[in-house]
Amino acid sequence: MDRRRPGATPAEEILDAAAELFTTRGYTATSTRAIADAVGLRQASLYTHFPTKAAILVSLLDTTVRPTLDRARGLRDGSRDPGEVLRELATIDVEGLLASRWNIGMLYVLPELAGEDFDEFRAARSELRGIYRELVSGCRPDLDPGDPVLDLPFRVVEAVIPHRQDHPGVAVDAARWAAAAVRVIGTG
Amino acid sequence: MDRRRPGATPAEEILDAAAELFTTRGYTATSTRAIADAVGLRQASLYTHFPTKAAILVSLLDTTVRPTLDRARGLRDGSRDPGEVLRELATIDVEGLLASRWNIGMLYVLPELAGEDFDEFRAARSELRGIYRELVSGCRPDLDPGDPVLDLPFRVVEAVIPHRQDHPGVAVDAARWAAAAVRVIGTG
DNA sequence: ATTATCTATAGATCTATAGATAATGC
DNA sequence: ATTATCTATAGATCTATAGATAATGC
Repeated sequence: MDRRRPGATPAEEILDAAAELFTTRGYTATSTRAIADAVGLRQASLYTHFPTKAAILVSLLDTTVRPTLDRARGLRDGSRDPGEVLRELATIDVEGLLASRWNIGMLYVLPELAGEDFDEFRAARSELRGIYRELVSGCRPDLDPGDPVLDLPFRVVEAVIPHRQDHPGVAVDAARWAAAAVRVIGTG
Repeated sequence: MDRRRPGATPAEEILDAAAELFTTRGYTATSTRAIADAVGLRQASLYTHFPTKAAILVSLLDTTVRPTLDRARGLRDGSRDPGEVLRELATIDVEGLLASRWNIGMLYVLPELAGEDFDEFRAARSELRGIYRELVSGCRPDLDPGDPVLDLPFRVVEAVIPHRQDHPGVAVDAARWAAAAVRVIGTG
């Protein structure tokens, strides 16, 4: 067994290979054979560890969005200054998007995620977006509930994904990026 | 011939169908058969109008990025206030991303664009990003050439793509979005 | 005995081409 | 005569399953 991938278990090796291939070539364009080759397994052997190809992507999405969502839920105590909480959430979120070896946030925008296999991920991401909106609303009570500005900090945070794509290897200061995500809402 | 798609010619009908399917399902996940079915043609008949499947996507990308890039080049006269030009470019760009029937900007982030069939598009988009950077540099001469803030207005402009994805049918004020894209760079 | 891996393959696609037929324009 | 469309198909995939074999743990 020559292990070609980081990971304590075969399942983790598969996830690492899939993360690279899905983010750089796309989901449908990556065959299960390509994943297996990258790990050093036969194509059929993937199915010992995951029931379907979609389950591999679901696992990647879940491990990426869950930690940030858990932190975001924990920040909603209401007693703190919403601007301060917003900045902290943005920093955590940017750090999460920069932490992984592969640019895992690229998975968020795969058109294939429209399928029902990925309902749970879409719901989690929508909840996270809702927490951002509430915090922005606390900073800018003058805004209508439908105002696009409510989504802007979330968008600026996630813009670190294409930024990382266009500038691979360039260090990003998460706190500065988060400051921009707060600044974008203006002062009313 | 029952035409099922808008467009003066079969090629335009094919582009309209491909735009819908590529943006909602993805490039590799959309078969040439699915495109043909949406148009009301047989699968093989697409090849009368386009030499390959990739050529359909290239055509869509080109018609989307070209008009904005041409406008951006025209704005670089140097005598005007860079903040004012930046705001104007951002407005034009946001309007362009909102104008098409389908959310065509979704095509920009398809992982399949890493392939060499799409070199020309990537170069055009990179040039547009460079024009944004120059304008931001004019507004914030204190920033280092590698500072991520230089890219932020471009990122905020393009964030209208996921926004439109998450809020289909909701009107966006291009001028207000552009104002946020300028605001995000701060005052130094 | 159980688990992970393998070989082999079913069955369903996929893109693109070959060549026939119908429609259009001189 | 030229063009657009069609039918048919080549050749190459793709995902997932069946069943054999090797490795591991009691």
